[in-house]
Amino acid sequence: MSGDAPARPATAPRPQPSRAEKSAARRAAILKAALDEFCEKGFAATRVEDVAARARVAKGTIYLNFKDKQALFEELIRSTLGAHIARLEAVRIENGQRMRDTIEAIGLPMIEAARTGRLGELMRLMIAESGRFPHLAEFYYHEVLARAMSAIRRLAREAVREGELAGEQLERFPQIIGAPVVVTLLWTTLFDKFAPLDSRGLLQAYLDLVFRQDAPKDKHPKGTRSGSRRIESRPSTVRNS
Amino acid sequence: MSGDAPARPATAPRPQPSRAEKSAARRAAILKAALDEFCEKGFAATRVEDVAARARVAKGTIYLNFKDKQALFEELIRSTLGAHIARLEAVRIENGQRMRDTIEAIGLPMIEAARTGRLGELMRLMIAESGRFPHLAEFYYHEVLARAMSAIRRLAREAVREGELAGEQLERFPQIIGAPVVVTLLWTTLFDKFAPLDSRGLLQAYLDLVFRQDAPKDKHPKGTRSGSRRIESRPSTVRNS
Amino acid sequence: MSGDAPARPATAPRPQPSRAEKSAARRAAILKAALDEFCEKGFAATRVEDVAARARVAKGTIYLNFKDKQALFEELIRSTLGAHIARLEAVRIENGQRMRDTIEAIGLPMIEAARTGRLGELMRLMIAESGRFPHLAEFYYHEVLARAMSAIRRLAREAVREGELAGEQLERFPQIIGAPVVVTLLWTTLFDKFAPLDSRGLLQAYLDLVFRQDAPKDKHPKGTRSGSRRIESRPSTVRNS
Amino acid sequence: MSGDAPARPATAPRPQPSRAEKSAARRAAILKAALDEFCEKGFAATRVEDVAARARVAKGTIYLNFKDKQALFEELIRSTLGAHIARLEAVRIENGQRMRDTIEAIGLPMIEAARTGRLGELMRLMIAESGRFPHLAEFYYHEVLARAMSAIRRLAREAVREGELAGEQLERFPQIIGAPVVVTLLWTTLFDKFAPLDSRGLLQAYLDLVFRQDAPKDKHPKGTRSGSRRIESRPSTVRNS
DNA sequence: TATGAATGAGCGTTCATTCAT
DNA sequence: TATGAATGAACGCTCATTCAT
Repeated sequence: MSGDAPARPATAPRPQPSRAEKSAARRAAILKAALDEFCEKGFAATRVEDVAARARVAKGTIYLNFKDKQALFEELIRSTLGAHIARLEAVRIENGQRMRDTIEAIGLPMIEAARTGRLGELMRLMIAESGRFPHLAEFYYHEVLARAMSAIRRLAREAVREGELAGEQLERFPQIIGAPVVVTLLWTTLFDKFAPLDSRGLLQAYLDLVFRQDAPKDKHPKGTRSGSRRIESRPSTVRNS
Repeated sequence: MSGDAPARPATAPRPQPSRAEKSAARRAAILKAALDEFCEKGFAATRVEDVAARARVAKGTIYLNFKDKQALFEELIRSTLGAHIARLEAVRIENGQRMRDTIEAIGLPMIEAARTGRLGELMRLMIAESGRFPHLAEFYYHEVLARAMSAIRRLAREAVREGELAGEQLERFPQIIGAPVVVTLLWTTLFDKFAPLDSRGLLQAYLDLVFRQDAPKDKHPKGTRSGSRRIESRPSTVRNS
Repeated sequence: MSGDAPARPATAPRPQPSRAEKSAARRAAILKAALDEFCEKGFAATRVEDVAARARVAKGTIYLNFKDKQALFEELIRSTLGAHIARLEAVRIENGQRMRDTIEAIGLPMIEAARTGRLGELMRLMIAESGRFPHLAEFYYHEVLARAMSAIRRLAREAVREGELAGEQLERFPQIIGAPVVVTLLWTTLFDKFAPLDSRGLLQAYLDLVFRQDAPKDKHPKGTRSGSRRIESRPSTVRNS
Repeated sequence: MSGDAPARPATAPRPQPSRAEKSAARRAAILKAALDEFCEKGFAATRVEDVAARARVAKGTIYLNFKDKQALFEELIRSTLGAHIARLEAVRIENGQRMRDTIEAIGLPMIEAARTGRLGELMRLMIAESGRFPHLAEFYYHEVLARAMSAIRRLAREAVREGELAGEQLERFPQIIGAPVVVTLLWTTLFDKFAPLDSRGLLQAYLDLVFRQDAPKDKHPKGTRSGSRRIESRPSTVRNS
């Protein structure tokens, strides 16, 4: 509102955060705290007061940034999903790259995000609360799923033409590609404490099954491709900025 | 309500349900109502009063049968899962039946149960609330998943030996078998209104991919196996009592 | 709900109030408490919890009887006004009774009600809150004022014909009749502690002024009618059942 | 808003308001905004933030001028009443002027002020909030009512002596003189939308009734005095500076 | 045993007031 | 001096649970 900061020497390492910066930091802290709380307890069982305490702000401060608890929740989902979408969209597919590698390049970071971040719990949250927030499901469908499905369809068509795939199953049911990631995410979140899962291994194994060459064309001689290979070892064909 | 008790012929075999029977019926009605309500709204957002109304009993009656709301919820999950487990355990595998057919014989009814019954929503409920009820997740893991996983492992080992499967992926990651059902259940519940999914078709396509014969050994001549084939047409090899 | 009480000996002096009776008593207690609290503090400054405490019930009990604070307030106004309207409507005007006596017969009890009851404060409440509850003002206008105005008009027309009144002022502005009562009610409520007002005296004096006979017909020889005469001394011409 | 300060001739006297002037203007703006807001919503329902917005100042600025919301309210009443009192006291009564004309000369502007200004709403405010601010009622009584009552008494005594009034009613109950104005003000504020009231007509009719000559002494020949005569047409006998 | 009126702890939200800028 | 973001006490309302009938 009071506009751009008045002539500040560019060299000085900003001794104090400006008011706007502190406000933005507060907002971010609230969203972060809300993510934690909502993930742990779900929408209804989360107390706004707890979010505030976790964000180290007063209860009222939340209402300066969000209309109400529901708006906080939806904004949270939107911004967090937005970050993931941005990451996905930054994945660049090299010309001639095999579909398997593309899927791997997308799936492995997601699996990683489930362990290190909150992707798995975010998914749980969507599943849990979409009944009460139907337009979140709609938002998710249009912003994420529909796009992902059509991208997979395109890849699958190409893969069939190139001989990487034999049948049209993936073109008809692109959901099949998402299945192992979904299952991995959920397992990680819900059952890892009882039976830890080698998520990357699962994804590799799955891809080995699905992209098994029907008629080996020997472009890439690799016989029995093991699930233990790491994507990090082949970063050249995929760029995730 | 329990009203009139007219002249009852002593000979007639139980013209009225006994007190114990009526009590059991009430309890069942409460559980049924609770299933509906919890599935629709989740644990926190479900009001005990609504469960009571749906079960056509007074609010207090619920507390005669269950210690509190949480006990009702857990008992509900336990009993409903129990029913599903019982159904699964009744599936008998014929000697020499192919793994693919067995999986189909289990998966298709589950898909069906998601459409006609509450299986999909029960799954959503588990996913949604397991954060708040960790020992439900534990119960589910031990009673359902662990058993299912080891059964799948056994089947997979056999299938490898029989030549139906080429690699050990399914033995190492039996979760892969569950993935299409999970994805189907979730999609049906969350996104069917935006993009209806042919669940059976998806399952068939998925199995076609995973169980595709690498080098057709022609043990079972079956040409192009289409996803539209119905399991009902081959009930002889599987019995679900 | 559980219907009529089962055969109770008519002679027994009802040892215990029935559930319905207790419920009705509670509701009445809440309305009474609400009247007191709202009169003392106005709508906004009244705490539901204080109403509950004053009525000796729990906070939640209020919401069993009234949808929310506003409904309680409106119901309160309605029922209290209703009682006053009923009292007014029970005033019977004898044939041939003079207008002055009729007005006196209506005004004096209202003045009395302001001292012993809550009529003055109710009026204050209406004035104070009708901005926020416009349909209360509408209700009051239609249920009370419009009827009163037309009744006064009728009386005034008659009084002119009978020679009790000389001009048509009261027919054109029946509000003039209400003025002294309104002023008395307000003064009593607001300023009596600084300068006590002889309300009855004021009404009498006012009527002496307005109904002064222009051309004395000597029906009732009363020269200078003093304001100190009490209505109680002439109850025969007016019946207030 | 007070924006641009273009080339201004140095000779112009007071090119910019001094700091003290700006401060006083701010204070006045706040009081004006507070009057509007409090009149519209009452004390409790008025938000300090709304007052600030209406006065075009920041919320904090209000607290630089007034200790708290209550101080703002009381100061508002005091200053607004003060203005009205000053106006009333400026009314000069000509020697020999009839009481009726004096009352008219005071009453008509008040009625006017209710329509064009905030007098009616101010009155409603006093009535509404005097319960919570008892010393406002006291202030009002001492500063306004007591003085007005004694002035009326004096006029009435004189009028009796002069033969304009026959009885002592107005001397004993000067409130009777205020009644039509009070009733008019309230009716205008509360019920005008249902039944518009000719306030001036009412006042004239009222005075016609009260000051009707019992035995026309023909000092001032005025035949049928109509309520439609305007005070503006006889400004000579009254001066309201 | 079944009922549902009554309870009161608990939560979402508002808003008067403060204070760092 | 003026600002408005931040605070946190306060209040309306809900609903799980109890208990008199």
